[in-house]
Formats: sequence, structure tokens, C-alpha cells
Amino acid sequence: MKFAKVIIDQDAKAIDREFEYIIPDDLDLSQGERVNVPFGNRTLQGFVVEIKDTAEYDVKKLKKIISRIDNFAVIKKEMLELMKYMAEHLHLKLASILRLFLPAEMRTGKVKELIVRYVDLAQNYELPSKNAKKQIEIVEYLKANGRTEFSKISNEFGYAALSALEKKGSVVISTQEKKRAVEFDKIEKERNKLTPLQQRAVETISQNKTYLLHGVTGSGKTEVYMNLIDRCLSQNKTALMLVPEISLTPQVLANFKARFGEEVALIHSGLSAGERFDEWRRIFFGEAKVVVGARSAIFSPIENLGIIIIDEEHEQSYVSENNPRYDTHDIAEFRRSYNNCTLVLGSATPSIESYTKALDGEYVLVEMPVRVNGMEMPTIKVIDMMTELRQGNSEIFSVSLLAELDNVVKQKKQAMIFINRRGFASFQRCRDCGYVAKCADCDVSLVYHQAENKLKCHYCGKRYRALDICPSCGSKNIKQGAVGTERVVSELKKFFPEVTIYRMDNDTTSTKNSHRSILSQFRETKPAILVGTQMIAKGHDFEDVILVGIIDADQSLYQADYRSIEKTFQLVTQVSGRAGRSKQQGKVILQTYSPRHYVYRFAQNYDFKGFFQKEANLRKVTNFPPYTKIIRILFQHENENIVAKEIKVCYNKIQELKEKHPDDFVYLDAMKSPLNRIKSQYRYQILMRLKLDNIDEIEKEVYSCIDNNLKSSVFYEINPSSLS
DNA sequence: AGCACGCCGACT
DNA sequence: GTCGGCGTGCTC
Repeated sequence: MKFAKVIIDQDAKAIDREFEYIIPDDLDLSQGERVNVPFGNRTLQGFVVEIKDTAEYDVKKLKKIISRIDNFAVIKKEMLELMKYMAEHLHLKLASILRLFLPAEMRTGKVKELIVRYVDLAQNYELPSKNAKKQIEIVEYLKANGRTEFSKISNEFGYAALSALEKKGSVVISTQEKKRAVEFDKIEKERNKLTPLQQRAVETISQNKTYLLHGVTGSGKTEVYMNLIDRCLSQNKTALMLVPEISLTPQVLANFKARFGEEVALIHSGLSAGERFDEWRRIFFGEAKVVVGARSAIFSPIENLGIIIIDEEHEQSYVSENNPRYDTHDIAEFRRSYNNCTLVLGSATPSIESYTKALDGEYVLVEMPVRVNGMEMPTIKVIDMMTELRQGNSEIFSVSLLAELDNVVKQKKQAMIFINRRGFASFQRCRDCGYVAKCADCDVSLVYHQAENKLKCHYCGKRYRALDICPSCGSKNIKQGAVGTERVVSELKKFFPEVTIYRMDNDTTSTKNSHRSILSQFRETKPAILVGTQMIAKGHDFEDVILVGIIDADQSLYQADYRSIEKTFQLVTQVSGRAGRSKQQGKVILQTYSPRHYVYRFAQNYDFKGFFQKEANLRKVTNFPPYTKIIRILFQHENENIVAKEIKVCYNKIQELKEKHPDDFVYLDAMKSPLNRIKSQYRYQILMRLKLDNIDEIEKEVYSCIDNNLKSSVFYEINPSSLS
């Protein structure tokens, strides 16, 4: 008799463990298969994670597996290992980890293979009579082209003729699965010859190690990646390349398709359910040799990996913000080691964490310090907006920015204005009493959207009427707060009424192709100004953009996040990289209310190393990552008394732990979350910072302080970037 | 998660 | 007397 250990596919902590079942004699089950099992008095879906000859549980109480669900093992061996690793190191629920490994449409069974009918000539077909012109055409066509899709023939020559042929037995109809193809712009891209610097990088990155590729914007990292993938393919290995979701533009995808053709599979949020299902199966069954995708593509069931590439490795989007929370770097490192392959982390502005590892010798540092075309980096001019204000300019734009914009317009060139906000203005405030409208459910400032004249909560999506009278003091003196893209556009129109201005942010790119169409329109128009959020900061090459304006660079600087300075440096560098991608040296105008902050001084000089030294030192003396580990345990429940009570119990246990190991703790406290209520859930959190010396043991003990049977939902987070 | 079991109030 | 409220505990 054989037994199976099964994980039930239910996202509940109480049953998040292995259950044993008897495998029926007539079922030849293997590890990684999905099965239906009796559970209590219901039938549930589960994953077989192990098959064994003996049972640990009381055999008399064991039930039999009912049936298998697929005809193959959906979870491969590597992924089962990865599951164990993630459970142990990231404290995630097994069922939720397993769900990461297969597309949702597979789990729910809502999407099926697309089966298509084909037509071909029968071996002993009869020539149709002379009058049957359409039938003759079909026969001729099939003779010339062979087996063809039924619908194509039917549409082109008519269903009547086709079915007549079918009745006579002159054609045969067969069915076959057709993979839903992802549509692309066809582009021909010439292969650029590698510069000596690129050549050296490709040669250096040759071993089964982790490399940090630090190349300035415009240094041609993508071409290096492509060459590394080429080499991999020629060695009969596969490649996995990750790109931040935001830079997965149709252009980027088309580049890969043009270079690697049918061997590429793409995984991104824009795919339809059917496309995602098919792409996943193409990867699973080894039809795709190169996978390009966003964060979640790291879980692609691709085998025989030769290389994993994480482009823009510093991007925060590589850390999933919700359950199950993971950092793509950790998963990539696991897969590198499991497959004994190469991992490349690429960036113009590596994260402090990664660069520290490179200096410590954990990663191999590869540098590309100059641009491919030999151009100088754009000049960055830092403008003090306080001085502007004192000199009587209370506009959004500084005198210098307006002058430079004017210059761009005269030269019939292009400019980009970058702004770190969405909507018309961030919030509405009463000038008399300081009242700011907040969401009743979430305790967070509402965001004013001019187009609809509504206030919206960005956390729960609830909508409110815009303020005209202050509900607190009755004053009518209501003003908008900080500026957003819409406001910048309408102000710009005042100064440059004859210039075309495009806007790109979450609101203008919600429909499927709007992203592409805005960019291609912008590309065609000169002079033109593109106003946008984060979205315009990444990867787009516009030859004629010679000026970039950054409105209120401080926006990201003063967030309650220990990485906010690092993020600001990255942002300024990335945005500046958009200026002057061709012959003319670009200019950047950076507007700030803190012109003396060191982040701008280093960014201005493109001094990454200087910035790194300063920032790493600051982290060290203030005891922040990468020199410590922050752990946040968030408790949520609709009943405030319950959360408060449960968090107290947990906190006391951790407090005891701290008394036993005082040297391992830097900080420990429990508190209300800054956003005390979201979607009617009260939120309390325990925050701690731990030293790294005994981190594995201490963290394990910390985690064991969380009771398994709490009413509150618990979210365990490592190095959180926002504490709201 | 879902479902049964079980012990207390207000209703034909 | 019973119907049903949801607290508690279990699921191989």
C-alpha cells in the first residue's frame, strides 16, 4: 500500500499542513500531482507533495484519494523544493506558495485548451464537378497550402462548399489544440555590435555565480542580456529574464520576440486568461526556451535553466506587497543554486542591499561606466523652489524650467516633465482650520480627482463628494494641496498654448492600448511635451527628448520609509537617463525645496559610489537594513478589542524572547498601524529590528510566538518599505 | 475555510 | 417545550 502527503488547496492557516491519504491501487500517482480528496465531509482539491510506503498517522483513520485532476504533475520537483525553502525562510502558507506556481486560471479550471478544427484533402479525393467553382477553389487551395484551419477555409470559400466536400469524403476534418498567440508589432531590429565594454561584461558573466551588473543609463545593458541569452541557447539551456511590470511595454516585448522568435514565452499582467494559460503550458512542456516576464515569472516551470536575469534589480516592484510576500531576489537565488546556473542583477542604481553584497564578495561586480554612444550624461541643474518663491514666483515651474522649455520648443525638440503624483491635486484642505477630508473606513487622506470632481480613497476605492464647505468649521476657503499631472498639464498650456502636451499616468493608461498609443503619438510630434508619473521614468528611448523637468523631487524624499533617500536617488538618476539619448547632450531641471540634501548633490554628479558610501554608512549607524532585519507583524480584525488583545499576547511572548536574547534586538514595540483602519478592519502591528548575527534562530522563535489559531489575520513582513 | 457539535435565549 | 444563535474544535 502506498501513501501520499497532500496539501489542501485552501488558504487557511488552520489546515496549512500535510495530510496523509491512501493511494488507491489502481491509481499510479506521482509527486506534484493535483488530486481530489475527501476532507471532513467535503471533497477538496489538494497537491501531492510526497509519496511513501508507510504512514505516520493512524492508518485506520486514513481516507483514500478520490482521483487525479490533471494528466501530469503540475508541480515539478524543483518547485516542491522551493516550496519547502519558502515556507521555512519566509513563513508563508504552503497552499499560498503552491498557488504561485500555477496560473490562477488553471487552478479554477475556468480556462480550457483552445481546440481548433482543421481541414485537409483526403487521400483519395474526388475532383469536384466543373460547376462547383468554390469546391474547386478549396481543393486547389488545400493542394497548395496543405492542412488549414477550418474557420479560414469556411470564411474564405463559404461553408456550403466546404461541407459538400466533407460529405463526399474529399476532405478530412481533424481537431488539434491551438495555443493562443500573443500579438506583437513586427519589428526588425538590427543587432548592434557590442562595444568593448559590453563584450567584456558578456565574457566576465560566464560562471555559475551571481553577478551585479552596474551600468549607467544608456550603457547598453539590454544588449548584454540578449547576448548572454544567445549563449545560453547555443548551449541548449534556457533563460529567464525578469523586467519590472512598468517597463514591460509592447516595445520591449517586441524586441525579444524579434530576437528570439517563437522560443520566447511572455508572462505579464496584460495577458488574457487564455493567453496566460497557454504561455504557462508552453513553458511547462518545454516549448519555450526563453521566458520574459514581471515578478511572478520567477516561478515559471522552466527547466534546464542556464541563466536568470533581473533587470532594474533595485525596483521595489520585485517585492510583492501582499500575501504571499516574497522578494524575487531570494527566489532567484534559490533557483540559481538549484539549477547551478548564472544569475545577473542589472541596474544603473543598484540597491544598497545588493551593492553591499557585491562589495562583500557575495556577488561579482561587473561595471559599465560609460554610455554606448559615448555621450556625456545629461547635466542636472538643481533649482531651489524656496528661493523662487521669495523672488515672487509662486508658479509650479521655476524660471529656469520655463526658459529651457521655451528653448526646446524653439528647436522643435521634445521634453518630459516628471511628477510623482496622480490626479489633479493630492488632497483638499480647509485653509482656515486645516481640515483634510479622510476616508471613513480607512483613516487616510482622500485624493481629489478633478475630472470627476470627486474625492477618492486610494486604499479602498470609496468615492466621496468633493468639498465646497468645510465640514469642520463651515469655511468656504477650500484649497487643493500638492500638484498632480492634470494640474501640470493645464498650467503648461497657459505658457505654451501652441505646443502639443501629452499626459501619461494611471488615469490615462487604464485602457488596453492607451499606453502604446500615447507614446507613439508623442514620438511623432515635435515639438511636444510629455507629462507623466513613474511610468515615463523607465526605459523609453526618445531621441529628441533633450530636456527633463522634475517637479517637486522631494515627493519621494519625505516618505516614512528607511529607503526613501535611496529611492529618490534612483528616481532622479532614472528620470535623468531619459534626456539626451542621442547626439545632443540632455539637460535636467530638478525642482526641490531641499536643495542642499546630499541625495541631490550625488545624483547631480552621477556619483553612485559616493552616494552608496554615505547612505550605507547612515544605515549602519542608525541600525537599518542591510545591517539589521526589520520585521513587522500586522494584525487585522474588524473588532478592535480582539486585535488589541491578540497582539498583546503575541507581543508579550516576543518581549520574553527579547529578555532572553537582549543582544539580538535593536528595537521592539507594538502599536496601532498608522492607517488604523482599512476596509473596516482595525490594524495593529508589532515592529522590531534584529541584529543579523543569530538572525535565523531568532526569527524562527519570533515566528513561533504567533498563535496558529487567532481570529485576526496576520501579515508577516520582512524589511517593509511602507509602514502604513 | 467550512462544517458539526453544543449550550443558551425567545417564540409558535 | 423547540428553533436557532454563533463559540469551539476538527479535518488525514
